[in-house]
Parts: sequence; C-alpha cells; structure tokens
Amino acid sequence: MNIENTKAQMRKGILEYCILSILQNNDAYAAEILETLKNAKLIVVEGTIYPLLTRLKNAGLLQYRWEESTGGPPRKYYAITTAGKAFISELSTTWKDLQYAVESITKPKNTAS
Amino acid sequence: MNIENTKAQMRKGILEYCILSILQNNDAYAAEILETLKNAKLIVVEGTIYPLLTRLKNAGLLQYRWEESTGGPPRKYYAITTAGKAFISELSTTWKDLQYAVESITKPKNTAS
DNA sequence: AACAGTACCTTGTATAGCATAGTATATTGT
DNA sequence: ACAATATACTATGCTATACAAGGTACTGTT
Repeated sequence: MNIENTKAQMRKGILEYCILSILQNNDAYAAEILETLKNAKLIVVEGTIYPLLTRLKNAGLLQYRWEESTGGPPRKYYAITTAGKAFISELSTTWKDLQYAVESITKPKNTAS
Repeated sequence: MNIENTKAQMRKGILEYCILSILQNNDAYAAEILETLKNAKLIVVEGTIYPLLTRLKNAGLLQYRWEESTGGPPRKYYAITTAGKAFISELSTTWKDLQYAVESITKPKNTAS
C-alpha cells in the first residue's frame, strides 16, 4: 500500500484515453507517443505502450502504416479511425463523470455548518 | 474494448482515495460506504469493498470497532487513522497531478495558430 | 423451529500495466 | 563484406485491482 503503487493504479484505464487523444492531433509512432506522455508527467514504459497500441488497433480504433526512417528500422505510424474518434467522445464523458464523482466525494462536507 | 470495461478500469485506483475521504467525514460501516459511493454514481459492489477495507486496515490507514445494531448482526464501523489522514493528502496530490496530466494531453493543440 | 433480512467474508476469474528478454532493420567502422 | 551499435517493434511471465458468485453468522418474526 505504498503511494507509488497507488499512483500506478490510478494511471490505469486513462492511458487508452490519452493515447487516442494524442493521435487525434497528429499521427505518431510509439516512441513519439511515449515522449508526449512523459512530458505530461505520465510515466509509461515501452512494455506498456506497445501492447496497448496493438489492442487499440485490433479493436478498430486505430490503424497504422509503415514509414521509412532516416536512420534505423521503419516506423509504425498510428492514426485514429472514425470509430476511434467516436470512442474518444465516450471516454471524455466517462472521464468527466469520474472527476465529478470523485470531487463530490472528496469535498469535505459541512456536517453542522 | 467496450466502454463499460474501460469505465471499470478508470475507476480502479481511485476507490482507496474515495473510501478514505468518506471516512474522513464520518465513521461508517461497509453498507453505508457502499451507499455513499452509489449516490456519487460510482458503482461498486460488496465483493470489491470488503477486501479493500481489509487491505486499508492492514496497512494501518483504517481501524474498526464493533457496534451493535438495532436489528441484525453487529456492524464493523471503520474510522480513519492518523496514517490514513496523511495518506489522503498524498492521494489528493496524486489525483490532481493526474487530472492535470490528462487535461494537458487531451486538450487539442493549435498546431498552427 | 423455520424463515427472512442484514452484515460480513472468501474464492476464482479477467484485465491492465510492468519487467524483462528477444527479434528485426539500418547505419557505421574496419 | 562482416561485425557492432542504435532504433523500433514483439512476446512472455508477473502482480494487483475489481468483479462475480457463493458462503457464514446474527437478529427478529411467524
């Protein structure tokens, strides 16, 4: 029950939303997505993101194309699909509902103002 | 990859925070906590909350006392400990950081304003 | 004594993310 | 041409949380 573990648990479930959102702005390959998440202080590692991208692709929310790189192996550039865009709006609602629920619970109540 | 599953995933990790927050206001027993969560639209079931309460108790964040009921078996009233209060403030920070991170990622960027 | 209602507890399952190791491609140096 | 290095993608096993489902125990009513 340490704080780091709890942080990791809170992160779970929002990564899909974050990744889809990142791709809504620009197509990107795994390393770029990873970099964006890190810049936003969402620590994620390779072993997490690759399976997640595959899952989103298999669900039809993402698609990818191969692109040559100036150095090193070709890159898988992911792009969001129509279904993915629709899913984002659902996730956005879910996230807002969750934020509201947590706020209403954690806000201390005036038991006898 | 349906929305209900994703909702459940997002809920993960915030339940500890919510339960500790509820107990910060008043001592309560499991059924009361469950009711409060439901009122906030956080769907949780018995099988989730009992192990969680035990975990929080074993971590020293909660303590409990037995109290007689007017009808039915005695109730375990949980109360937050000093360590629990300290943990809440950490969770509060974590939650705010997470909200900020998600906001910065999901907010669409002006790629060429 | 049997039943219903309340409250608490336990076991098994699914899923997400992590750690780690492995595979494949392209460039660089000899 | 071959080996070494860097980049990018993939696969396997582990852990923790939440859920589903079933079980135990106590109290009051008929």
